[in-house]
Amino acid sequence: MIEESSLIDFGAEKKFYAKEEYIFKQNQPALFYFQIASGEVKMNNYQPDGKEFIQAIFSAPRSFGEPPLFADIVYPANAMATQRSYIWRLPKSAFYNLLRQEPETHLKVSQAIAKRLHYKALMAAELAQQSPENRILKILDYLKFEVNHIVTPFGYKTDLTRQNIADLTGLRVETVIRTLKELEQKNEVKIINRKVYR
Amino acid sequence: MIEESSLIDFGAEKKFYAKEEYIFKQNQPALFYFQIASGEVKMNNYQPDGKEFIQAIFSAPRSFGEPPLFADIVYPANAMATQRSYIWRLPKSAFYNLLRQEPETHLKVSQAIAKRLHYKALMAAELAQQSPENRILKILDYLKFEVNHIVTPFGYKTDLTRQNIADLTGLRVETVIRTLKELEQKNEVKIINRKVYR
DNA sequence: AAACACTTATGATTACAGTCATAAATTAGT
DNA sequence: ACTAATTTATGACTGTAATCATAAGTGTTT
Repeated sequence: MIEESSLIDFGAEKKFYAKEEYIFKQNQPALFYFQIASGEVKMNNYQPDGKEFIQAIFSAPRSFGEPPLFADIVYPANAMATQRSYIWRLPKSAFYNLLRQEPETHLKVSQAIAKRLHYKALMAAELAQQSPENRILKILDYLKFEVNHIVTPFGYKTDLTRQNIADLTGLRVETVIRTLKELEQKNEVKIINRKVYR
Repeated sequence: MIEESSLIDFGAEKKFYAKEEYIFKQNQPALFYFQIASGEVKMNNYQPDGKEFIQAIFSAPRSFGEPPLFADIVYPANAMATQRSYIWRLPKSAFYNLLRQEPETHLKVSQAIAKRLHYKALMAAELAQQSPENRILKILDYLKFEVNHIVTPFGYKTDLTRQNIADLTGLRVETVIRTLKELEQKNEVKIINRKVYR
């Protein structure tokens, strides 16, 4: 996450995206550094059968889509605003200038990518194994501890829908609904009028 | 990947690891930057049921295990030498000095992490969906195109065993064996005396 | 207030990867 | 050269998540 003052100094513009509007699409090369000023962004893929896979959901002040700025690769997923959002957009060349002139900022960017990679590695291990219970708990725990920094039991109320959880874990809605009920039986989550607490 | 001259300048040592020797273990904090001089390293997790999941397999001159050097996180997986290997080991503080004094090297490191994240995102989308065929082809194509830069049809002969593929994709050996045969029927791979070509 | 869309829910059935058992072929170790 | 270990292979059976069908509850829009 880069300071707004730096973003402004190097010529970033704050651009508005309507709900459901694409910020970039899979397989495109990167032209900008993006950082959320307000709103929410999801990165996703669509499988051959049309099923959605959500890579991640980001909110302010997080950046996203950096990898193709560094390496000669294309976006591995789409990015779409899930709500009306304002997003800082800094052209690639200006981004490079910024990194060169502000080594500490470069470190922060590296840090952000490192965290993302860490999350992906954790999730990959969970996705590879079969158990729906573990997949779902991993996502909830990640959001609880790593993103929201909550430690009290059942202190985290998720705003993900069952369908969201399904799309994040690669499961089906029905399976998520059923597994959440089993997890409630096992006292791993609480469900209070349809809201999931972890 | 950092130049050996830089590594030496900043006090790295080239350490020997025997086959099967651990370089670091899951949940440990990072103390060193690692870069393979020779040999091969795999990063893996063990599931609750003892099943192995291979996060990645690296060979010279690649670096690995950088994320916890940048962010306040622990290793998400174990790293183990799969063969007798020599590995450059640079203490964290020296690594930071190097990044500060050689911005171009910092960029290269960012690039390496970016590529890894890209691969993880691609694989996550495949792992989340069910089809064994796609999981296997994704791994093979990644190794063919991204790692070995081969473009000719069936020009890539993998040295992964069926078990390796199973551990990389989260499938079972039997499923990999059967799926590979189906893929051969569909002319997606060739199998010439047990070796898989893609 | 009505209409519509979305989310949660449940039951029945199916498909398919996992599991288990066993063995042949190949490679590595002494 | 012989033994042991690993890798590849196949068949039979099982378990479980996906699929399909249907509906109730909740929220949003006009």
